[in-house]
Amino acid sequence: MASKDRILRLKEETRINILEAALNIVKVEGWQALSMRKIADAIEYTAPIIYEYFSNKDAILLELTRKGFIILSKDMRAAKEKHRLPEKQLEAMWLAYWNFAFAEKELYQVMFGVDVNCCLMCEILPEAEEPSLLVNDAIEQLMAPHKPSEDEICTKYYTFWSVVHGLISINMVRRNISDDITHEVLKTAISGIIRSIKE
Amino acid sequence: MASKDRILRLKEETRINILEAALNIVKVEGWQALSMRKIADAIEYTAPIIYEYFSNKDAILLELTRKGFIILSKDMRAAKEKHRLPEKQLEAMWLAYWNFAFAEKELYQVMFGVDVNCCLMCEILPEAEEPSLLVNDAIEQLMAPHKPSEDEICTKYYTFWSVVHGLISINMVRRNISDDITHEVLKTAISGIIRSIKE
DNA sequence: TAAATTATTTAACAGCGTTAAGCAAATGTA
DNA sequence: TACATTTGCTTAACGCTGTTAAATAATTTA
Repeated sequence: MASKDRILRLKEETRINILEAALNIVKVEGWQALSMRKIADAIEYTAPIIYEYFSNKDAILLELTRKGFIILSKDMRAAKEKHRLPEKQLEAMWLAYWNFAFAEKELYQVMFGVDVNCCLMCEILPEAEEPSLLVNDAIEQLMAPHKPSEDEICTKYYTFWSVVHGLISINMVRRNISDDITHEVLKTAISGIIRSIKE
Repeated sequence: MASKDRILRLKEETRINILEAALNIVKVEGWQALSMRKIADAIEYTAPIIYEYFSNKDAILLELTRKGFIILSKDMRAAKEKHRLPEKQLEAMWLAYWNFAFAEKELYQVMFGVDVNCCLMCEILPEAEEPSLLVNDAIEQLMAPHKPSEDEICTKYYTFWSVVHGLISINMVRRNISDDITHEVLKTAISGIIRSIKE
């Protein structure tokens, strides 16, 4: 019977609908607002139906994560193929990575556990400023011979912060990287930035 | 009446107890497991009492965030004061930052929105490997003259990833940084790493 | 001692993820 | 065609969440 096929196709379709609905809710209302009942509403079913397609909510997130990696891979592959020199390839690939993160912000968030707890941080927290002040002061001293602008100092500060924070959060989410390697990365990255400031 | 003072002191004490209980739960069971009722249990009250001290759950997280920044600031200040040369100060401060992140892992997580969605990622996701393969291939080519070891390539890869991911997540959590600066940081950081690989 | 205030709890609401039971429509079998 | 079985889907429920309002217990004030 060909109806078997048609039914299978319909099933596959609602599976896709579930994923699309989920991503859509997240795009409009954020990850916090995603619920099984809302997904069900969007696909015009009731919540328990979803469990016929995904064993639980995490399985939906995992599937979206997979979807994200597929897109990211494609983008980076395309970027790579546009160049022959490895240095150009690297630059193009990381730019593609960057662009993906903001073009598919929600996917990137679930892929790498970046949680935008904005409402929390937007409150006034004067204490949050001191670390940056401390560092900026040292950077300013270091760059003094170059007579740096405010922007240049700021730039160096974010470079430092990105390296360190990036390394930390990668370490926290992916526990399988050896401590030796991460520590070496940290040290060489920091001294690298310092060197780049001095010259 | 001195009893006024005593009561005020007691009130301050339970306020602290709430924060300590919250942090304790998080340390033992993770952020996901933190609930008002659990905090109440720990301080031997019922949940609504907490609302006399904090307007809602987010306010508790905000207070822990503040606490985190105070500790971080103290650590970085101490690190800075141990050196006179700004380059040494910078290195010491960022190491202090790094140490804080892992010594007070839970505080760091709430401060910077790093969510350890471990159970999700631990699943098998073969698609998650391709981006790293693409990049590693280019790094290997670039380093070919140096005859690099597997570890050296890996190290360079994590350096790239940290810079880019760090910059992205900082941008997502703190929306107030100008695009010009972040983009410049990205470009200079990438070319800096590429340069460091080549030499 | 009685009234007023304060401290604390119980009960409830609306929402969450998830599961089990029930119903209704479609399908297979005689 | 009539009955039995399977399928698709919903309703109801459990235990949890943050949060608020009402009720009660304890304490202070008059």
